[in-house]
Amino acid sequence: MTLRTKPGAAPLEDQIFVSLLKAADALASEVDQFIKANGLTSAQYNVMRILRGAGPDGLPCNTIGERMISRDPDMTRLLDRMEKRELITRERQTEDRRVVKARITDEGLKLLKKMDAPIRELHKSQFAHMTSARLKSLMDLLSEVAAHKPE
Amino acid sequence: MTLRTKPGAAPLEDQIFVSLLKAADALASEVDQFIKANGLTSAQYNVMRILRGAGPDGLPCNTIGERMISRDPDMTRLLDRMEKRELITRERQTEDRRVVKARITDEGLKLLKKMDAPIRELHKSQFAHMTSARLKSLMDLLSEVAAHKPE
DNA sequence: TGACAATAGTTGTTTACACGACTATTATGT
DNA sequence: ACATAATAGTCGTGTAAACAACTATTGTCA
Repeated sequence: MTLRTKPGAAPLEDQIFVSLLKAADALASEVDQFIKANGLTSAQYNVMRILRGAGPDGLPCNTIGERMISRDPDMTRLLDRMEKRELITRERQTEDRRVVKARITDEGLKLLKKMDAPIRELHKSQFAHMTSARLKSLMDLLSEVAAHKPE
Repeated sequence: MTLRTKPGAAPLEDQIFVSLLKAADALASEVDQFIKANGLTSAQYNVMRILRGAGPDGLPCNTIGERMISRDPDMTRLLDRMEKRELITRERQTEDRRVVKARITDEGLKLLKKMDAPIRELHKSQFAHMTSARLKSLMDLLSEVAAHKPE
């Protein structure tokens, strides 16, 4: 009887799955703390960064969803809350009246800008114990993981 | 003026952060689908695996929390729902009457066992496009990431 | 040994998530 | 041109998440 792995030892794929999720959760939790301290949820912060990246033209709701880290199944009310706080504006298009485009407000931009440096510093500190070569390697492997498409 | 990175290009740490979270989300979503099809949430599934690993002695609630992939801030009601469905039992200890130990039931074990093989196959398929050497490398780097402790 | 701190869980309450059904508008195919 | 499908977003509803305040029990040390 030949075994590739010790009986009882989890297969490498399982270990990676768990480690990846735990690492993501640990890193995200730290950032969340900071984001929450600024009165945002991570989903809201994510949307604002996407809208800033999109520029003054704004983006349709579903495109925002596609670009988010973890897709929100209820974009409408996520944007509702952000609009109420004047972080974004929404406007139904005239060319295609099905589409509603969202844009970030000046107030939203200001809040984002305030958070930029601390977030960058936090990310740097999270990986400060790793060499640059190891980080490049990790980035490379994560891209390879992402190449897997479900279905 | 010397720049380490192109202006406008996100620092490597930021890219890794986003890639790690996106990868984790994509992988977890696939598994979640299967877990939900079996009537569980991923938190419930996670708790059940932890309790199976703990054996017949069970575990105190807070220890379960520590071992979870993403710590649930409301263990009591998570376990409430699982107890109601007879996936686990709970019993207050007599030595230390503050402690409530949870154990997995036979029904819970049966459900877990039914899911074992499909989950393992799913994980294998998620990483099937990567060589074993690359996977080892990834596991190694993820352990290194986890070495960072906040605060 | 008695006050105070620490630990383990529970509960109240507000808010957000998640699933699906629904409306409106535009594209398609015969 | 018209029925049908596809797309974009909204809304109703039950459930769960999140945060804090609370009870009960045990540990600490002055």
